[in-house]
Amino acid sequence: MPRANLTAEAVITAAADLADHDGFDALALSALARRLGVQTASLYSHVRDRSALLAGVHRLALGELAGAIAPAIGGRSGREALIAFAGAHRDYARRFPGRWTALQRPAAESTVRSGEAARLAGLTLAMLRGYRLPETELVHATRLLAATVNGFLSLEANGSFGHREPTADVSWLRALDALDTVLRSWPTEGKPR
Amino acid sequence: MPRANLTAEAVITAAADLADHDGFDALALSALARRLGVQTASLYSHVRDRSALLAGVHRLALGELAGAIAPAIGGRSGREALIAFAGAHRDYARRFPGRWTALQRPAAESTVRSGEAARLAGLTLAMLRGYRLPETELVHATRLLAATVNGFLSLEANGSFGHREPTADVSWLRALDALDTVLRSWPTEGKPR
DNA sequence: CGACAAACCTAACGACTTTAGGTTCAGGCC
DNA sequence: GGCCTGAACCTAAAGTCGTTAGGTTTGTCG
Repeated sequence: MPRANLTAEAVITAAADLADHDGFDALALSALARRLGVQTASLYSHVRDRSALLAGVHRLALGELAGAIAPAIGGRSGREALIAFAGAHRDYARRFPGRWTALQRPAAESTVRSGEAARLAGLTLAMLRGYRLPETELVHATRLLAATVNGFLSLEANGSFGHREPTADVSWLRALDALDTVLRSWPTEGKPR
Repeated sequence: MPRANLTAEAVITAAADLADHDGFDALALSALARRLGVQTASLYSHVRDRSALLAGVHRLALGELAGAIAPAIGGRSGREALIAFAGAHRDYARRFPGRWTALQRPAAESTVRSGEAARLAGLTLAMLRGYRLPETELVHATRLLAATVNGFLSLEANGSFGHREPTADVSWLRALDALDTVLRSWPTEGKPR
């Protein structure tokens, strides 16, 4: 077996692929080493420890997700942008379930301050701008949006919606309609009666 | 050391307490056995294996959550019931973070068909009835509700909202307002323009 | 050519899950 | 009381993981 000639990036990408293929819980250093044709201990040359590997996957996914969102919402605004934004999330969660699960875990401090995180936050704000919310309400709208999209996709990913009729697809459309409605008529002051 | 005289229920409850106290990831059979003053292998008399233990905690939490929701929404309807329903979720997630995390994992087949799951589903439907949605829309509303509440609490639990100003409390109120608005004006047919 | 750093290895430890088989204890029955 | 039976608990052992320590190979650059 020739040298694998790994780098930190290659290890993290392979870890993400493994998580997608065998499930996030199967993301073990030993399994990863096997797949890379290398001894487990050798991975420590590229990654500090297991938690750093998970953080790496988290950050990788963050960047990839931002990379998928950007072209999707480009040139659109309002409802169309919202649908594209959420759709990019859903596509990503389906195509990369392991990476998606990694995203659901608490982010490391370094990840929070990473460029990838900033980019995703920027894209979210860019999308929300179309709704012309008051500046002070942007945070709340962002949180509601994140909660709804992530919540829906997490429930869908772990089978909470079963495979019952009607399809989750219809519920997804309803959820996006609801978000659009809420964002368009966001309370501007005090509590509307 | 006298006999512990454990039962399956006692083991599962202790596991839930351990998860709340030390974090869900620290929920190991060995740690549980230590806490119970028993050898690890002895736990296998009460629990099939680790995954069954997690399933047990999941189901326990499901029942407890339903038990907290029922009195909260009793006698209320509409917006008030919604706030009580969601509030019970939030209280539970904060008081029992380990149990809450267990709830976020895929449910075992047996859990899906359990009475606890049915009870929680029933309470959710009971709460939603106050909004008098068309029968065929109930599923979609349930899913949106679950997505938003679970999504918000998961993000809050893993620190995604940071400890930044403004407080998540305000965002929580906004989210509930949004849900109430959406449920009150749920599209009854076709897509409203 | 020779040094140096990065990539990789073997060996070992401790923690964990799980199985197999043996021991203790309490309650019911003759 | 003596005994049987099942539940509760134990020891022992195998196998997987994560992690550290220290040694070996390999490519590159002066």
